[in-house]
Amino acid sequence: MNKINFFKSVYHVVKKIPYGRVSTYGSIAKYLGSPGSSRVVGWAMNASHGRMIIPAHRVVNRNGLLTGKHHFHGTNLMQDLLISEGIDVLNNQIRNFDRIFWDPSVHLMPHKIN
DNA sequence: ATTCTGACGTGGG
DNA sequence: CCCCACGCCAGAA
Repeated sequence: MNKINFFKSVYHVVKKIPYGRVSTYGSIAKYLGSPGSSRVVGWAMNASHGRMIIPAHRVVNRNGLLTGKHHFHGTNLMQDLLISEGIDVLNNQIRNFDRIFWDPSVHLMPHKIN
């Protein structure tokens, strides 16, 4: 996959994260065939700010920690969005993370990247 | 063109 | 267990 498609592919995957579930930077990067590009996934979220319809709040780090909350408008906007979807969040940490974790490599077919 | 900096994750020491 | 280095890609200076 070339670089132009990477951001696009990230958005493609993030848009498929179901309501009430969350995924991680690393699992998305891995799914896209670039296991080391987790940072770039975060960068893509940052770039999606505002104009795009991307559920960026459903992407957290591999420990279920809301590392990206600082990039949302309200101090607790990211957390509030997650809570409004029925997710338990305490102190920027998602509880029962393994239960609501949504892995694209498992729930999405690995073909057709774009 | 070059350098630096991230919403990360892994591996080595 | 803690700390450090590095890969990854885009965008700003």
